[in-house]
Amino acid sequence: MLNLQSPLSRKLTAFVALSDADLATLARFDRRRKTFHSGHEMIHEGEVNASAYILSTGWACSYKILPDGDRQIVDFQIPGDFLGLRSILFRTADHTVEAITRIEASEVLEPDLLDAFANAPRLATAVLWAASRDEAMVVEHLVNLGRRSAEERMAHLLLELGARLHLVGLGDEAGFDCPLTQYHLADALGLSAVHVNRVLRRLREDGLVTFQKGRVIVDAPARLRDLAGFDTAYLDQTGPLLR
Amino acid sequence: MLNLQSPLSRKLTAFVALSDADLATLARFDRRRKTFHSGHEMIHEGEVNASAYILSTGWACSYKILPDGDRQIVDFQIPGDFLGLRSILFRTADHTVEAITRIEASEVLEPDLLDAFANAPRLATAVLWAASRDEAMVVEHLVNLGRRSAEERMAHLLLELGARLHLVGLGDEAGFDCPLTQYHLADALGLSAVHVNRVLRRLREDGLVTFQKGRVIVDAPARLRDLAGFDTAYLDQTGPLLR
DNA sequence: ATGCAGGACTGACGCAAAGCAGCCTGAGGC
DNA sequence: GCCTCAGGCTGCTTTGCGTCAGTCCTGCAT
Repeated sequence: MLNLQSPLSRKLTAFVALSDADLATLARFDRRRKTFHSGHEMIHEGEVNASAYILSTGWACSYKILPDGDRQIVDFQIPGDFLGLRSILFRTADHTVEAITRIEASEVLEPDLLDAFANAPRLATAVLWAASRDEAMVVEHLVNLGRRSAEERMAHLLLELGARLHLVGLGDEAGFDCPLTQYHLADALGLSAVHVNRVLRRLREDGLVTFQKGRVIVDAPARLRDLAGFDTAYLDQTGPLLR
Repeated sequence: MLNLQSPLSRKLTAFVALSDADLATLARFDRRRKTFHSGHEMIHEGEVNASAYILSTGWACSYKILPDGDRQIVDFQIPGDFLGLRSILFRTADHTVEAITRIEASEVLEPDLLDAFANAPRLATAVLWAASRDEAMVVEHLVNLGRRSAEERMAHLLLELGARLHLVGLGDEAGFDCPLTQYHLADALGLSAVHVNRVLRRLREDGLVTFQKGRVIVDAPARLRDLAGFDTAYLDQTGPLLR
């Protein structure tokens, strides 16, 4: 029986209708299950022939370290996300991926992926689409850093996380569980941890969002979206492009 | 005769060995030549069923506009670059692309691209690789905005442009022609135009780079790379992954 | 030749965010 | 019980960058 319920196949079929053969190829990805403990570096920048992973449970983050030791988090990965694709395509990883919580994931090796592309061409198109969605998110983060104030950035990040978690069935209208520390937020938003703290306080005092004890509660969704200029368009799962 | 010299096929074959049939499919992309005058918006954010383009001559930039009118330039496109891929994959464009100079480009329509993927599977893989290289650049820009000072950002941008132009045979060791205004730089680097001017002056006075009258001259390449923490890895054209 | 617009350039001033320095709390470890 | 350490939190000082408010130069249209 084909595993129609795997997070990745659910994500990919949203874009490209896949044949049973395609799905069978995909299902093979789900066989190499691995577990990582919190803090483990799943992929190191500069590593050659790294694997990619499909996240089943837990959170991760991908980042780059600058010569002076500063770190810039590029994105967070939540269940259902593909991670490390570029480290396969480029042979050597251009970023690091670290487990934030305990993680369960399926390992995808380079030959698996390349074979899949050769034998199941529609898969390549589907993965292209998934990669493009990731790029759209990175672009949104870029706009965030370039042109929004600290409060706006924070609001945007929290809304995005909420929306993404909602898409995979985690969290609800009111809020979501969030294992990130203020250091994570700072490194993602290009702020200092101290300033993150002040920003969170202001948002809380203004009755917009509350982030405390590992839980984010959106107190005033409409006002928060307004502040952040948040538009879900870039996250939308539009219908299949290829039938 | 197949057009082996088209900029796109040169770029894609660097990664994936393409068959004659693949190349013939690709060559079809080069037939719909178009010209745009400086300032023309080739793709509008929100536009549905926009085309993509392959740039032959001239410069473009892709950007997003925020509700308050601010603009964030995500990347500049130079000859050989693919632009607007996401506007095809997502049906509706998530960013705007504007011609900076007069432009000559080949139009790629949605059906062309999807047919190509269906009939020439290796092409999809090749385009995935090209899209991933673009993503790697956007990630680098993200790091730039998040964790580098104004001078470092500027140095990084100018070095990147120089390196990219060099890869397609434009410019030389000493410098390159650059049609960007200080407003373009400001919108790409998340700075004000006024501050861009100050930064350029300081870099010039420190004998690092000179950007004047449409030409960038790198006065002290080593010191400039050092300042920017510039590492060409993310631009490298590594050998074919799929043979 | 005159007016005008776009782009480069400058100085004065104010603010948002960084840096520094330190305190408080809770969870583990011994 | 005490110690340590990570993470959250706060006040004060400093600074990088934006904003405002211009000037100057060049090319173009009238």
